[in-house]
Amino acid sequence: MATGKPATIYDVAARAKLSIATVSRVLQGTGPVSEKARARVGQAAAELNYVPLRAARSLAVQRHEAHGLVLPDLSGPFYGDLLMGYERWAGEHGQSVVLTVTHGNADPRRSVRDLAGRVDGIVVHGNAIDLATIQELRKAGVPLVLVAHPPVTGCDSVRTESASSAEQLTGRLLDAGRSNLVFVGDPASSYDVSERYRGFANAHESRKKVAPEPIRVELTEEAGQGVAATMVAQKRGGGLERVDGLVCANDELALAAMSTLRSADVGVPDDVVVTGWDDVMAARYVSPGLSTVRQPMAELGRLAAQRLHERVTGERTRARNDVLATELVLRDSCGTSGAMH
Amino acid sequence: MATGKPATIYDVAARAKLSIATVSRVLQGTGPVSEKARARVGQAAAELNYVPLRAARSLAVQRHEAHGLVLPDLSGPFYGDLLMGYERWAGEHGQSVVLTVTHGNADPRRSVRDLAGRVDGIVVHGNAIDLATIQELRKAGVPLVLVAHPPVTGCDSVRTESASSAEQLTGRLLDAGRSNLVFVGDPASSYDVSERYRGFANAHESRKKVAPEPIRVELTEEAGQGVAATMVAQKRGGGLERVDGLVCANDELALAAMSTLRSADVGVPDDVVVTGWDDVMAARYVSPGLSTVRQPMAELGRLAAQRLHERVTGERTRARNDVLATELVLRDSCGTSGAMH
DNA sequence: ATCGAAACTGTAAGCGCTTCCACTGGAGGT
DNA sequence: ACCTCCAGTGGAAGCGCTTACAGTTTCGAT
Repeated sequence: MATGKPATIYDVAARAKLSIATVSRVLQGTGPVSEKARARVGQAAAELNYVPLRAARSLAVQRHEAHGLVLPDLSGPFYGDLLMGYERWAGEHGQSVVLTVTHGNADPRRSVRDLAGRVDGIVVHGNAIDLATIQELRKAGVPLVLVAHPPVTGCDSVRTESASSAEQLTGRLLDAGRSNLVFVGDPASSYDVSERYRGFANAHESRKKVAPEPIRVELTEEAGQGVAATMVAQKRGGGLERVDGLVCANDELALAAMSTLRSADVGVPDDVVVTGWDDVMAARYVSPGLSTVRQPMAELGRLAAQRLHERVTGERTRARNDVLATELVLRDSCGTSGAMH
Repeated sequence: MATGKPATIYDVAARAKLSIATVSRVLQGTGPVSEKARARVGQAAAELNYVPLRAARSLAVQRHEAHGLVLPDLSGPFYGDLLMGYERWAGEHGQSVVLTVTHGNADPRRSVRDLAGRVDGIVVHGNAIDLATIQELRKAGVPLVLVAHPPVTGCDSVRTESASSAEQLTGRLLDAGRSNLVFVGDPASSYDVSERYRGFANAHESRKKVAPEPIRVELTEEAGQGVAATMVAQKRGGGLERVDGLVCANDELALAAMSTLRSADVGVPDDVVVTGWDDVMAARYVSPGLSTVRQPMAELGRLAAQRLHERVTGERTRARNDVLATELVLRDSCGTSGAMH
């Protein structure tokens, strides 16, 4: 039981009185092997507590059987679900998942290159690294799948639908009589957010209205609180800001804004309607319930894994760009919940 | 630019008109190398878009420079934060993170063994795999760090303090006059939960009271809703159940219970106080705010990574068992928020 | 019995990298 | 001028595994 050096395939072979070739065949289930050999190897491996060294196998088979996943961040339930969907699919298909988080990473470029050396392909979330790095990986011949990123020639991409849900949501508010909506969140912060703003703008245009400029803030609770506080101050000051609705780029913004408004006695949804994006848990526990848009994150992860695998195995060579449908979740914060349509 | 086979160190050496030994030295920054060589290698590598194959390096240096992380699940913000703290530390110390999720995994044992073949050591969350598998890994000589798991001989462990915070929280409720508290959540579901119940029980004992049996349910929103619904029904039926407080094993349970109670016109905190655990985002947006206990998850992850690394490098051989302090977060749902003490 | 094929097993050549060792040539000391 | 020393470099031996290829049995068919 004393553990010196970990056992190698040679140790197993010696103990089973067979060649390493046969041991390998037994362990991988390849090639013809007698029952006797199978049994002997099994026992020897168990006795020695043998764990094959993957690096050696990777080197020999020229394959890592691993995927790289590059995410910007992991806060919120959000990326967790994505990751879970991913890991699940990968696990079921014998692929390990090597994770790299770029937010707060001193040298994301280096990290990602390093990652490229230990996996067969990489899935990159759009917010995680810049286009230059992506191109560099492409040139190095790394199979690549982009998540929530505008399509790049030669790369697959998967994302959730944004513009049309945003348009739908915004249209609904406009049609319910809200005429001074504003979009909260910086469209430049990510492709998804820019799409959401685009939908917001489209809804206005198709109704012959001019969409106001977005309020360019980060997608954080602090920002949401700040925006709401400013609104309150302007109202108090008798300013002419007659904003009657906040279409927020995510739930954090929306929740913080809503909470700030209400504690300043601004009625939600009566005075101001508020909507978010993501449908985090809090969205259904606050009152009024937060109207939001649900994205199939786990499914997105699953699909990304699958697309990458197809690329890695060469099963498919033409690039694909998938878009998953989202779901409007209407609750009381938008004032029209079940009411219309 | 046409990408045939990816470039190897031989290609770089040929292009730089140097030996692979020198190329390796340049790339790793080891050994003496002339400026000229350094420059030539740099250029050749860039031109060829060379990415070193980590498997080959791992094989040669007998080190993967990677950590395995085994988690039961990834739902909730919870494990996300843990993972983030972990990845952060690991990244800063040049270690990759290979993730394995066991919940819903067909053969966790196999997955974990496989994982063991590609990393230098593994961090396991207590709820992820059974003790037998852990022991097996130990025998195979894999450095191991346990998270939220009772100490195991020869393994390091890190966890957050549970019993005494639970005792404190419970004591507070008891001292505020609540006399029929119940603990919601199955202590058998994890070490942490068993500790929380232990604290709950201790608080009773030190006040010469008998702690009631816990309500053994899963730690889910559905269960929380179920428990609350049962309470409501019993009250309506005139049953003698005079429960005046729910000490829930996590926030999901607590939030669901609280929401269900209130929609049945049971006052929280007036009729029943409710507390949770984890301090999820929703806890501070619901009203009344949910009293809960905050755990330093990112810090826990960071520490786990560090402990594992110490083990892997041999920098430390004695096992350590760390316990991180938690923080009571008192909000209105427990009725005594800022009031006393 | 004899032969051929099928079933099994072993030998050995890599996979791409690190690193020990030996070697070279030029700088510095005598 | 000689020797020493060392910065700089290359040769070559692995690291542990897979797999083509060749060798050895074992059998059923002739």
